[in-house]
Amino acid sequence: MFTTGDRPKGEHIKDVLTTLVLESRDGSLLPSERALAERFGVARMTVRGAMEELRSRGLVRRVSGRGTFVQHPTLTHSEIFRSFSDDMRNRGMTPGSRSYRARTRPAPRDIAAKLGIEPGAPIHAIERVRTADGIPMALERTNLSADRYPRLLSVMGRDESLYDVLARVFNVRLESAEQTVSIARLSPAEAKRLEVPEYDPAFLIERVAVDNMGNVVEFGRSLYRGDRYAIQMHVSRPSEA
Amino acid sequence: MFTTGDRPKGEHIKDVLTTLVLESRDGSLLPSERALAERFGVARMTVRGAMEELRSRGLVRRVSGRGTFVQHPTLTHSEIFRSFSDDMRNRGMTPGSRSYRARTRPAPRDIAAKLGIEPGAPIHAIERVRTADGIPMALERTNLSADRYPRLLSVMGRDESLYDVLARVFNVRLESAEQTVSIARLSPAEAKRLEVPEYDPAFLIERVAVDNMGNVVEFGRSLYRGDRYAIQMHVSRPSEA
DNA sequence: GCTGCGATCCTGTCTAGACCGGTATTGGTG
DNA sequence: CACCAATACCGGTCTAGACAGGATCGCAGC
Repeated sequence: MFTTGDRPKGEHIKDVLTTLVLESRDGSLLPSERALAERFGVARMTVRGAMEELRSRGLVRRVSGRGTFVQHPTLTHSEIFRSFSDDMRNRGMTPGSRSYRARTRPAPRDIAAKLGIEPGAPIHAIERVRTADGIPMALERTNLSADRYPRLLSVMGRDESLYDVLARVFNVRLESAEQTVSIARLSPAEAKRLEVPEYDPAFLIERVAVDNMGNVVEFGRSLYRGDRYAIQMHVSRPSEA
Repeated sequence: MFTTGDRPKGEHIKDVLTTLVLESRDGSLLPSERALAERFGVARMTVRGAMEELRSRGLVRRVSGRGTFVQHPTLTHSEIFRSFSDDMRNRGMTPGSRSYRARTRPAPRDIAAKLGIEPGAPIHAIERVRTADGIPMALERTNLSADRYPRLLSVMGRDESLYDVLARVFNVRLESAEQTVSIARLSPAEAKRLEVPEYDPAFLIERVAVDNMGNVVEFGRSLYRGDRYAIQMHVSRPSEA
């Protein structure tokens, strides 16, 4: 038996099952709840909790009377929420950055409103051209409160994932995000940095990310090349009500 | 005490709590699990199940040691999954249809593959220009197996919601969908029907909808005007792993 | 007035059972 | 051999407890 650490048993089981599911063929049958409970030496309800989590993530399909089946999503669950790096790696491309520009400055009115801080309060503004396999994919612009995350700019490397730094240094756990996706035409300056013709269409993605305490962590406004990027999403259980 | 019917208690509690949450102010504190369990006369685990469901839907935020708080989403959960009609009404516009065109024909190879049927098997192909407040918003194209949904075209009115008809007549309950959103430029014919300049950018939304038995119900390929439409989404709990 | 500690309430996690209604298999009967 | 009924197994739901650990607040002691 390998280490369980002192993490909750359910978490451990969830990890093991997730690995199992990802390594199984699509549509294959998982062991029954009772069998898993016995094998892990836990109550059936504990296994159920882990299973329900997998179901809500769309990894498995449960059929009463028959069993639980592996359900490989063709597209992954709300991929766009992840960090750019994870997103690209997941698509089989190598992520990178170029033309990094970061500074701390007073918040304009609109950004202050989104972040829930006073206009004029200091914010970190980070701007990067993100690349996939060396070719520009997105122009990423993000803003965070400098009071809440002091010295962020000095601890974050230019190729590093913002979310990784927030988690590691500031112990911030993102809980949810509100995103609006619209189509914008690239200004000459933007088009040049993304290496596409002027006024080409692009995805304009505005995002407000919130941590588990309900604080607004980040307000970002990114442009993704329309010719290279597609948003993929998996949606489950529409409108129960 | 009002009717509980013979539905599962958890379901009933979920409904009551959902109503309560929607009627509460954002950020307000819900009764504790123990209090609710006592009030409903059920075990605490039953209340927990309902609460977890609300949490996974992003309706509440749970803080260990403090309680459960109402969390009103600014934007609704994966709005785009809904029917066009519901989506537009939710945005405060009046939905409509024009230039309805529906026929039954043999499935081309690509559509047959998406629907999981044999190439050449009969499919219903429905094409509508959808309007919001009388102005074209989207060119909706959808395909369904005609063997699985016989006489669909004769029972569906031209302004009716496809999902409503599927639910009412064929008892189909949609469970999930895979969507891909990319940017396309409108062909002269498409642009004309949407009343925008030729080669204007639009959202190309490809969707495969699946029912609770795992059957593919619908494969759609719709174009939404880039100048009038924005996709709004709420994403919860990113990458636990 | 302020500090610190304990009581209390909260969610998080877990247990070891129970019964229900579907689903599939199998063995016996006609 | 065909069919049907018994049976074993599945997930769905639920119970009535338990303990841990975070958050909060009041009160005793300084």
